[in-house]
Amino acid sequence: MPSSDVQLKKAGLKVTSPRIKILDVLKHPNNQHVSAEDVYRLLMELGDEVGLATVYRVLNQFEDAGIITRHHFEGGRSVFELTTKDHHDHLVCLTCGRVIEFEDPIIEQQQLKIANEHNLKLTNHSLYLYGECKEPETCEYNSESADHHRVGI
Amino acid sequence: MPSSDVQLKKAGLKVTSPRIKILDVLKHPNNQHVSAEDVYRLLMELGDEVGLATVYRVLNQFEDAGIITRHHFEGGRSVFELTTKDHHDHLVCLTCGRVIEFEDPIIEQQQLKIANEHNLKLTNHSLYLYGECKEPETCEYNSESADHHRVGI
DNA sequence: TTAGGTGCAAATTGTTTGCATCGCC
DNA sequence: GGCGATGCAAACAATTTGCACCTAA
Repeated sequence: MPSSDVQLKKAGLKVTSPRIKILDVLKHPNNQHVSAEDVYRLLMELGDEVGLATVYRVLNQFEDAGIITRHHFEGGRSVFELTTKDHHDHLVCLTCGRVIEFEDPIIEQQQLKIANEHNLKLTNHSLYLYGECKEPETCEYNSESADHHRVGI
Repeated sequence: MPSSDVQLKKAGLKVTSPRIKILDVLKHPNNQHVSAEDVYRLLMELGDEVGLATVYRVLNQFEDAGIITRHHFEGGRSVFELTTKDHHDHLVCLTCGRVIEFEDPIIEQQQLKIANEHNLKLTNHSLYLYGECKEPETCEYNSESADHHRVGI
């Protein structure tokens, strides 16, 4: 992963303290699917004073630059994650809020086929699977660390 | 399709004038993917005075009763359609806003398989494909009737 | 008659914007 | 020094809610 400085410059964005802080928050493994409010809250907890408006602005800029990807899970607000090389979709546990990423070539292939059949060029897509843990023991609901992965639903 | 009266009673909802009007709007073939504001606007155009708050309330009740299904296309607001017996997904043309419904058993099957592999019971899912018309001629962008199918994106 | 439904206006929530100030290059 | 970035507060858009009034059962 390139340093945040380099990444920002490459995106044509001036290297500023709020941008570095926000990017570093997004890079933390515990913060893979966070909303703008989440980012703001996490910064506050770190003692970093960044305006909420700046968080929204920077997230939009990062999205435009392709650094992060926006998702619309159920529940209205936008959720962001670092853009990965390979496309993946999401499985969300409605019990514990855990988000699992997966890739499925067969589904991807069918999507292209369907778009083709309707004479459309596929530009992007969103696939979210919502489920419940079959075995409560394996559910992160009671886990300490679960909070950090949770999506507000 | 049962009469709106019967449908409402079956859902445990008192049969009132706003509810009948809203349900009838939703049943019109031109209004398959409409937002709350769309429903409100369509009612105004028909000369039926129904409060916007009531439209939102009734749409939520219909969703709870399973009469309609809510979708979150890109762009924030919720879009509703009558619940159909068979599940289907959506292909949205970003050029003309047209919404195409499709069913794909292979994709459905893969989804179950994936949820299973992660030990989750699949409760529901959402799949939206976004594309652009390959041939402008077949695109409804310039079509008169297109308005009625359009989704605000 | 009465529990539930409606309309209006005000409150919420998530997000964007105007503007004066501030900080990289 | 200048132009872009930031913070704050105000503006917005979509949706929900409190409350007095109305209406179907």
